[in-house]
Amino acid sequence: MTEFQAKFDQAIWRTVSKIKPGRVMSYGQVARAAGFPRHARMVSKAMSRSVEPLPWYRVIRSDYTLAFEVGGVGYNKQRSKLEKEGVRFMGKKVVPVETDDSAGLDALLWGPTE
DNA sequence: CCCTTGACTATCT
DNA sequence: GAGATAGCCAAGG
Repeated sequence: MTEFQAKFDQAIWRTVSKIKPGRVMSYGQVARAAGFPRHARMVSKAMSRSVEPLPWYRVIRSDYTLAFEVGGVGYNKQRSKLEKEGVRFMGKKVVPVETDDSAGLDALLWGPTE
């Protein structure tokens, strides 16, 4: 275990554990928030080194797709965990909360129906 | 040292 | 949208 990993891991774990259920963050965002910009590619390693369980499945790519091969074991596991928390998908992509129109688009376009 | 490897990203075609 | 390409950067061979 290098000294870099010791500090990096701590920062990443702290950041990932703060992601709220139903929300997601990209590898790049996590790295940046942890204080290590340009280290997106190392986030996954840090998470896999964690002994304590982390909401690793709430970390996805910047284009809102999952990092695992579609249909693969890892992909299915991550996706089901996310969906269980209410994260919705459109094809291969996660529907961002801010864009989730399930409850608000009609209201935005046509006004409240009540 | 040099080269390859990633649960990555931004930017072109 | 799907590829290709070029950056990115610590680790391990």
